[in-house]
Order: sequence, then structure tokens, then C-alpha cells
Amino acid sequence: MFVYRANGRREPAGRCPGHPHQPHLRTLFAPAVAAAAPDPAKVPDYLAAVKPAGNPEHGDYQANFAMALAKAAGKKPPEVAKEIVAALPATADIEPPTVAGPGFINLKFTSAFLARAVRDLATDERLGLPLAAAPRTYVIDLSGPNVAKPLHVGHLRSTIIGDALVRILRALGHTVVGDNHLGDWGLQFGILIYGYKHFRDEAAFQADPVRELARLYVYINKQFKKADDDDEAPTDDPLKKACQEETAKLHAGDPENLALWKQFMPACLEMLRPIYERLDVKIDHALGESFYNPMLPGIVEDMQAKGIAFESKGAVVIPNAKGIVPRTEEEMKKEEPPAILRKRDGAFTYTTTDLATIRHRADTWQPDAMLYVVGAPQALHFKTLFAQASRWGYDRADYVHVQFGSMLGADRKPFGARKGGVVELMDLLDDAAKLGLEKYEASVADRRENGHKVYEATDAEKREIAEVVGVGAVKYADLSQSRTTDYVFDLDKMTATVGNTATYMQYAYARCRSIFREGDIDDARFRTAPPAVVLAEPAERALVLQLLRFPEAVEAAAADYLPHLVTGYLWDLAKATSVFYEKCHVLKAPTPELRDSRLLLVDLVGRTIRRALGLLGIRVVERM
RNA sequence: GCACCCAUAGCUCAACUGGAUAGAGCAUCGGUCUACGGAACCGAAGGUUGAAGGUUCGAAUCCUUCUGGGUGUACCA
Repeated sequence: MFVYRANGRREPAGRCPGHPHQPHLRTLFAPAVAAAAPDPAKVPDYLAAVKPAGNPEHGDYQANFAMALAKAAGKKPPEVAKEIVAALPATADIEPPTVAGPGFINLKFTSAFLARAVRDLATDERLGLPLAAAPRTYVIDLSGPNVAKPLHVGHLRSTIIGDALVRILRALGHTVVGDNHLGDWGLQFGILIYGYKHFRDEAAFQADPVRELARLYVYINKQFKKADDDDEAPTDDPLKKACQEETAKLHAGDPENLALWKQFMPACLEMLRPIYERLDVKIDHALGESFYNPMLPGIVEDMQAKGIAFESKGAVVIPNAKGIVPRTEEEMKKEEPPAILRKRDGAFTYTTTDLATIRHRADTWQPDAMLYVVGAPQALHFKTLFAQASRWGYDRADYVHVQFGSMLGADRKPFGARKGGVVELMDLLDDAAKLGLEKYEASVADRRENGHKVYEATDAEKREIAEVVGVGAVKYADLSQSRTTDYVFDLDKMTATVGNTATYMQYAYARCRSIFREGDIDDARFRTAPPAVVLAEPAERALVLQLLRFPEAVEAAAADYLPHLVTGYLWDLAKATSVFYEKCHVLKAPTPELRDSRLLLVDLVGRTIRRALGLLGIRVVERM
């Protein structure tokens, strides 16, 4: 991933600012490091090397700057580490640090500090999540479906990742504008119009316009495919040409085509609405391509007037990111192509629309950053677009292509939009919900068989469980994968009840709630007047450390636009909780003090899971 | 041809952005406990991080070359 800054330089994205205890440790070290460092300018870099320990045996945190510092000072790393440790101010928050290996400084919080910190966390509705000191305004481009066909699994990633980023950035106090750049004006409507005029089944269209339009779209595209297989250049395909002509007529304002477009649009939007509802995704704006259509001639004129765009081979183009328009054969082989704003036939392209969109977003919301949650194949397009938009004068905001890998079929081949066997989103959600319910019922039967008292859910509750579990499974599967790599679509894995899945987290949440129900305990007390926390077992200590790390995970996810850092955190939290349950009885704790302390931890685990899943757009149920 | 992305355990994925012995989940094998919710826990086995060089105290991570896959590449979006 890269960020285009105002100066046009390519820079890595911002680093994680660290969780609230990291600054605390850095403050502790700052004077000693400053005294030992020959170059004061490097002190912040050294302090940045105070980070969570990679291995719990080494403590809670580790300071890794002694090696670099020793080299700069011409000393031996372990000696430098020892000197710095000796120079630390006295504190009751950490145990005496130890020096190990080539000069690592290992740090461990005292139990007293952890107990105090987690008790403070209990009264904090934000669970430690900081509000940004300097809130920024983000415009996030997400989802962007082609409205002429039903959503399929390929649209999941942009929608789900984009929605999670909206929620995460908002949670940290930023202003976020979500904008769904609908594909509602391109060739797909030429295809629909041509298909409607020549191949429609009138009865089917009357009965269900949505389905008939979808059929026509697929039908025409299959005809294109044939041309490809015959090794004909797609542009020579007469059918495609005919569709392009219908598109051009629409764009030129042809009354018949415009009327058809207006007739088709509501049906197309109706096709999308229930899916967004089911996914629990609300996008602030849906300014599609058609919205920008009237602005396109002005965009091209303006860019030509400013000397950024010009004619080449009958089209109007903007140079590639390097500022070059290749003209000779040799250049065309070596250089990236320019982007076309207006084709030879006068039609505008999506590059022009994207430029109009940038101008509109910049003028309307004055964002500090514009994020495009769009698949990796469009990297070249955005590279060119961002570079030239900056030259055009829209250089205040950072442009980020938050790209993600393709969804692959079981054969590890990308899902092609035109290929058969593409799973429609609605069917996928139905299947996932059905599987979720089956597993729930199997689990209930199993528990009953083993003599447990089992709560009998009503049919309405079962439907709710199925939906929450099913949709959650699909979302979590996508979000838990680092977004840059391709990923293999696997429904069974998504709906698994073990491992790093939504179901496992939702179940962990339900377990927390169950303990309070079982003991008939009011949880409010643990949030308003929390009892003292007693850390008797290592499992409790590990759990507390994990609870305190929630802000760190969220901030890291926001810094690099990586929601999977939140799911990774959840998985660690869930594992720590499992061990805790195993080692520490809660309701049957040896003393009332310990029971209260453990109830506080259970309540915090439940709240943290709910909050973290909420940041990913995933819901929980109280019982399952 | 050129450009971008990727390659980690049998499979699916991590690795806190250069840190200590590369970790999980499936699958395989073994074990624990009448179980505050067993959708559990513990353990074993599984690796020359695609290959070869280089950078340095230290590399899955950074640089070069190569191999193998994906994607894009002047009038689709």
C-alpha cells in the first residue's frame, strides 16, 4: 500500500501510535536514552523500539534500542542496556528490568499496576479507546457495485472492509464520510438497453424486472465471451460495438435510452437494498457515475486549459504517473500508458468520472484523506489518477488506494464476474445462516444429551441467532484475512465453530453473559463501582494484559487500514479467556473478593468482544 | 515486452513492519477433566520461509538476480 501526499512522494503509511502503556514506558526511558545517545535527533527512533514482547517468557514489553545505541556510541550492547536500566527512575509500575540476549531489555508490569489499570478500564465506556488528538476527515470510497447485476461474493471485500474502516476510524473520533460510487452509467447500461431492445422476455420483465435485467446482462456477456474464445479482438465484436453505441446514445441524451435508464434504475437499486440491510452496512452517500455525468465535459476542458490533458491519437488523455505520454512504439513498450479522459468517439471514461468525483469530494467535504477500498487489479488506474489529480490542484488530501486481493475459487482461480459458478451474495448469506442454525441446534441437542439444563430458544430467537451467526461468519472470514493477499473462498471454513471465526467470538461473548445470568448477578456494579482486582493466577494476569491491549489493536488497524489486526486481537483475547476459564472458577471462586474480581474480568471480556466485533460490523446475541 | 501483487507446516492463514526458539486453526496421533456453557483444555508430529547471492549485531521482512503463479497494460469499468 502507498500514500500519495501533497508533495507527491510515495511514502509508507503511518505507524501505529502505540497503546496507552507504551507512552508510559517510553516516558520512563526517555531521560536515560537521551543521556546515552550521541545523536539527540535519534532519541525518538530509539524510544519507538519499546514494543510488546514477542514471547511472554520475555515479559510484557521489550526495549530493543540498546543494539543500535551501542553501535552509535561505540560500546557493547549489553553494557549500554545495563547502564540505561540503572539510570531509570524508581517506579512501582514495573518490575526491575532484566537484560538478555544481545541487549534486549525485558519489561514486566507489576501486578499492582495491572490490577489498578484494569479496574480503571472497567469504568471506561470506551474500554480505553483514545479519541484522536487531531481528528481528521476521511472520505471512504467503498462497495461501488455495478447496479445492473446482482451482488456476488466479489463485491464483499470492498463493502465489508470499507464498512469496518468507517466504523474503526469513527470510533477513534475522526470524521468519516462513506460514499458508494455506484456503477450506474457505464457500458453495463448499454448492455441492458441493447438486451432489452432485442432479447427481452416481456412477460418475465413485467413479472420481475430485476431478475429479467440480470438475465439479460448475463446473456449478452456470454455472447461477448464467445468472441473472445474465437481469438477475435473484443473491439471487433459487433455485439459489443452495438452495446457501446447504445451507451454513447445514452450519454448523448437520447430520449429513448434515457427513458429506459430511468426505468431500469429503481429496479436496479431495489436489487441492492436488501443486501445492504442484511449486511448491516449503511453508506452515507451513493453518488454514482450518473451524478457526475453532467460535469464531465467541464472536467476535460479545465484539464486541457491547465495543460494537464491534451489530445493524442484522437482521444484526450492525461499522462501516466511519471508525467509521460508515450507516443513512439518504443515508448509504448517501456512506459505505462496514459489514461483516457475522452475517447475518439466522444465518450468519457471512468477516469474522467473519478476526477469529477475527486473534485466534488474535495469541494464538499475538504477531507484530509480519500480512501479507495478497491481491488488490487486497479492499482495502475489509481496511481495515474492520484498523480494527475494532485497536479490538477487537488493536492490537499492524501490519496490512498486501500487495495485488497482477489477472492479465489476452490481451484485457486479468481472468481470471474462473467464465469459461471459465481455465488450470489444473497444465496451465500442464506447458506451461511442455515449452517449456523444447524450447528446451534446440534450443540443444543448435544448439551441436553449430556444432562445440561438448556435454554429453549423461541423460533424468533433462533432466526436471530441464525442471521447474526451467518452474516457474522461471512464478514469475519473476509476481515480476518490480511487484505492484501488473495484468499480462497470456503463456506465451511467461514462457518466453522472453532478457530479464529465469528462464531467462536460470538460464543465466547454468550458465555460471558451466561455466567452473569447463571449467578443472577447485576453487571452494572462492575462498571460504576468496580471492586478491587486480585491477580492470583498467571491466567488472570495474562487476561488482564490482553484486555489492556484493545486500544493498541484498534489504533494499529486504523493506522494501516488493516481490520484483520482487530480480529487477530480478538483471537488472542479469546484464547486468554479460555485459559482463564480453565484455571479460574468464577462463581465458585475461593473468596468473595476473588469472585468479584473475576466477575469484573468476565464483564470486561464480554464488553470488549462486543465492542471489537461492533467495529467490524458484526453483531452478537446474548444466548446461543 | 513493461509494470504491480503474491510465494511461509499436508491444507487455510499469522508473524506487532528489522528482533530472541517463524506461530495459529483445520487434518493426523496421543492425553486430561462428571463439564460455573465441551462449540473446552494440554501435548506430539509437521519448516533450508520458492532458489541463489547481498546489506548488519540480527532478515520471512530491505536490495539484486532467477524460478513459478496472479493481475494490469490507448479508447470496459
